[in-house]
Amino acid sequence: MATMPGHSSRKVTRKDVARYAGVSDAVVSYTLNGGAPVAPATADRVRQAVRLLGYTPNASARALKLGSSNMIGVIVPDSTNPFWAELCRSVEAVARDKGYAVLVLNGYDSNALRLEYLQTLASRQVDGVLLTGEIDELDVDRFNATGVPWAMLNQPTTIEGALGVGVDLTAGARDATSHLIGHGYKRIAFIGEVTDPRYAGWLASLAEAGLGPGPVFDVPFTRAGGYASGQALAAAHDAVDAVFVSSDMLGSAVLRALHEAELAIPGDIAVVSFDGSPESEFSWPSLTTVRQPVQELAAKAVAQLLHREQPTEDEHLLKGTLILRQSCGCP
Amino acid sequence: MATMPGHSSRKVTRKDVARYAGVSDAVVSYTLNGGAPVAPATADRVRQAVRLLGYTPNASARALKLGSSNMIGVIVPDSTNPFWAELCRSVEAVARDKGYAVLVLNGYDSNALRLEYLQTLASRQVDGVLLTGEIDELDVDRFNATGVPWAMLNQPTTIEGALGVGVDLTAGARDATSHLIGHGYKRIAFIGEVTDPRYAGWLASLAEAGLGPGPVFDVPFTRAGGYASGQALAAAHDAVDAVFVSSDMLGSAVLRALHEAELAIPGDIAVVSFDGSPESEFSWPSLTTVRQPVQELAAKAVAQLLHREQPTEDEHLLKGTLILRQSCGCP
DNA sequence: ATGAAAGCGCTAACAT
DNA sequence: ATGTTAGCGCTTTCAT
Repeated sequence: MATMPGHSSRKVTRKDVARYAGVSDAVVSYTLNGGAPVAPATADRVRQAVRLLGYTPNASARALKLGSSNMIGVIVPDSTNPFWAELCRSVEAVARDKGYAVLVLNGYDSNALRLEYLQTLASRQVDGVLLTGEIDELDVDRFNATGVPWAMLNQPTTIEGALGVGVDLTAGARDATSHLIGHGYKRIAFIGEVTDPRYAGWLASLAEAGLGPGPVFDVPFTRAGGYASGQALAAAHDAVDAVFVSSDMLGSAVLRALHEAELAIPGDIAVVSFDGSPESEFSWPSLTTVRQPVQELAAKAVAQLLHREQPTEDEHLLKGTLILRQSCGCP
Repeated sequence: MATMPGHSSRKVTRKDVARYAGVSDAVVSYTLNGGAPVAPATADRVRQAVRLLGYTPNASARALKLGSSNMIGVIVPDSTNPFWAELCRSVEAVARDKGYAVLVLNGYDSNALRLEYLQTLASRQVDGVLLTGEIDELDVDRFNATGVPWAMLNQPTTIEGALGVGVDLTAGARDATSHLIGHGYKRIAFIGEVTDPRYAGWLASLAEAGLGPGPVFDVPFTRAGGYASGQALAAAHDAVDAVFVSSDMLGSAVLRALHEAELAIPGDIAVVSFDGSPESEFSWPSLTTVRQPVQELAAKAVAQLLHREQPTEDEHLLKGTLILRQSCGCP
């Protein structure tokens, strides 16, 4: 018989189950959580009652008693960005596997919002919060003041007293740029944020090869930014034969701008980008890109967050892997 | 002074605040939640104490007492899909605005998972769950059995006893296809799932114009599916001058396959797609697409979910809007 | 192996 | 305007 949606007949509590099974409240707990030995026959009766009554434990009560909600929070700049979206989904999967639910909040790169959300999450008794973006010592203190355990999700822990994992963006960018150099390109541009570690990697690779830096297009991580930089790049294409782009999202917009300018890729300008998102595989041409180990990032961050263990040197700095596709000139 | 991350000095409770401010527990509640009049001076003292002690209300306790967690759940097939990602973010924004937090779960189109997650969410005392995908009468009963209020997030409520909003996919597909017909194309293919309402819309538009249906490529909503169908389409391009694609994600992979086959877009094959995602704006060429009113969808779904009000006829079926760009042949 | 009971932090009805 | 208190549903110590 179909009742109205959401019209529960009344909450079934553990006490109802106990009464129905003819045992005390405690035994129900023991049966369900294994806190103490229970006679098989009794346990069966309890489980029977649970099923018949449609009992669902009240997580709020449990959280209140235990001081732990079995939830974690994740604050990302924008869960719509393919990279963050994938990271969030991975965190959700890892967390759910451990019995945790995930609260995702969009922080839009605002420090104030980030702190505000951290408070909210604190009040919701989350067992920890994963944070993204740049932080300084001041932030560390502020975050700690909330009393919630936290860790950085995409940043290695360079700062004293902060946990976190991250991908070695500098090394990734260096590898990608070096690959371009291996193809024989000599005038290699950069697209991305110059404050980002990838900029340093690009620069380092060039220096290693004794090449001077190509033009730099300092743009935010948005599609519009990518498109604009792509247009600028197209305008400057006489002085450029390849480009390192700091993300796939940027990269596909760059591709669009280059096509529009009727430039051949990789013929006129070769491209490598960063992230290894699904989008990069099906762009035209497919993007050679540095794949971030999203799963591993999520798994390690969650583990660190939940177990509060300081990672060893090589545990907190993961490596990206270069995926060779067409945009760089590989066959 | 920087304490260890997550090392709270001990939980400050409402009682601490009360003692510090020299009032009773109740007055703290009154001040914070406005449950009763409080003398201005007293209120100030309380707020002072809250600040000094760094007090954060315990949401678990509140949820237990009130029977409401101020959280909602959202179950989507895949939060990584740009459309769902945007929808989730919108839901998050709308919900947060009303003081609700959002738990996002990936259901991967599995009915079993969906039900399992609904249970989990029920036990977490969420105030409602937004669901996606196809449902039948049986599902309605099963969902209702969980006792959680729920509503469909992207599906109009055709089924008795179910709430929900949705976009008129059929009308959207019809509009898009008709636009193609307006351009003079006569052999228009379909890419997507034939069980999807968009298929009916495509068919209807063709019928209206007295045109026979072009080739149909029945593929799931994945990039790989889009790419494969694009290749098949390219192989059949002599018999086709345009195509309706059921999503942008599919659409950009189709574009890639067509480019690879050295077909001109829209010259050889014109394309319209569906969703209006950011990706569609920066593809090459930019995609003419039916923009789904994501914000509105999220806002209405949340409102319905929280207020349990049956929507009026035109409130539960929203309209998409055709965005004219280059892939259809518009200048 | 099972039961009784305290108490997690909060709200609200009731008393003052 | 403010204080007292019961109880939300659960876990767990301590008895039995």
